[in-house]
Amino acid sequence: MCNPMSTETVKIEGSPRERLLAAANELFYAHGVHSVGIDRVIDRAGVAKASLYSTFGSKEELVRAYLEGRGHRRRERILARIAQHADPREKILSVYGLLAEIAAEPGFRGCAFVNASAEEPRDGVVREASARARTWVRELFVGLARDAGARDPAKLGRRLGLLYDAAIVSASMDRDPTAPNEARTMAQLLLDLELTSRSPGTRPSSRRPSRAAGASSSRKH
Amino acid sequence: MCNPMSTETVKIEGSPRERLLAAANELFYAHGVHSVGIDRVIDRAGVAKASLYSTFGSKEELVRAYLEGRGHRRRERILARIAQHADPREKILSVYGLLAEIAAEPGFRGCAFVNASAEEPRDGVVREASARARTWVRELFVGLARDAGARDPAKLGRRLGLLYDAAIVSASMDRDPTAPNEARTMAQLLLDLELTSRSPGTRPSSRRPSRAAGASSSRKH
DNA sequence: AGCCGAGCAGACAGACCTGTCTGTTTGTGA
DNA sequence: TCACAAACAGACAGGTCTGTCTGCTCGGCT
Repeated sequence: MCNPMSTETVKIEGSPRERLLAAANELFYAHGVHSVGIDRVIDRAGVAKASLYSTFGSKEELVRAYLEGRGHRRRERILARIAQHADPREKILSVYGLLAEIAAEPGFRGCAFVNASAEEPRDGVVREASARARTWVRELFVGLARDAGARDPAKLGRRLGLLYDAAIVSASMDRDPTAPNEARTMAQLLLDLELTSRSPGTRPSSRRPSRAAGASSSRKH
Repeated sequence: MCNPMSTETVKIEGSPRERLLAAANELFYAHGVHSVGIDRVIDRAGVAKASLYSTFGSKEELVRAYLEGRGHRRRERILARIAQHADPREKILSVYGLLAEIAAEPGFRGCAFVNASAEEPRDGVVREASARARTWVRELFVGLARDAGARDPAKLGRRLGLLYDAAIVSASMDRDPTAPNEARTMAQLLLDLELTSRSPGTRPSSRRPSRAAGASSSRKH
């Protein structure tokens, strides 16, 4: 509401640290970690260069903080979404619904971790942060698959993770925000196949599906 | 055979243009387009800087040539693979088999187009080349889906494309060369579901499945 | 023999990068 | 009012980037 200029040049506010993270999040995600120099970040943040280096110590550390912030916010968003559903199956599908919303947002440019990993060396803080973020997603799906009563939660969770990747990459590369919907339909097919134990008698497969499902894996970092 | 030093520092041979493309392919793919400077490319190619600029005119043009070479080689490789099978269904699945082989090769670092797009502005030669390459893959799958007798080839082809992306991204990000195998299994499920017209009486769904299938879409650029 | 173009080698310009350092301003608590 | 710490502003160093330009070498052709 009341956003005259569409190009996001809103004033960034808060402590220098917060402003730096906000500017980094905006610029690094939009243009890539490598293409954005320190000067541009501090200019956007309205912060002195010395403040950046006294706060983070190096650009690499700022990049790590940027990625961790991204991962954190994504986790929160996913958890909030699946919390809206009681059925584990619905929880799973709602994740792809969330992806569809995210892919339709202006400025969507794909997965920050995939993008950052593409321009950074094979090992380093970026790959570390990416590995953590991806492990969380996979374990979330595995936990939900287990809660849903999958016979092989690890396998189903992995496949759901593959569809998660596919949704984001295709939405970004093809500029097609409906890709996550297609992934969602495919996930539905997977669930229909894998959850044959879906009869009147709830068979939670040695694990109760009640209590905030996904919590089994979501309580990690 | 007879490869004493594993680190690929084989002499690059051919014309200056060929050497430049070989060096660019090696370095850009391994470290990212942005991280590799002109000096490193000409050093690896054993070429004078003037030769690069008289041949390609700019780094951007070299990047475009690098990506087009990648796309070309990938197309050839896929076509050669699916040519080994007669059944359209087998042709489709063989693509994921090929991806599994590619993902297991040393130096595999994911999709060159996804990687390059991550570090380049939203529009430009990189996105153009990527769009072309991705369109080709999608249309290949759509054509094969049609040849296989899918009721909705466009939909099935799109889903197979999603699995293609998922396979590469996951293999690269998780350093898991078995991801394409999982994608292949998922493709198999898709085909089983979508190709219900799979009874003794071959029902090619208004299109003959004989003659090099995939040719319908593979004859484009 | 002489010529000429392709390609090599490297200096150079101008811009940008990260990171350091020196001052100056500003806000707050004693 | 004074002191002090946080933050701002910006010069600077040392490096790297792309792209241009000047010589030099060498091989083939007339």
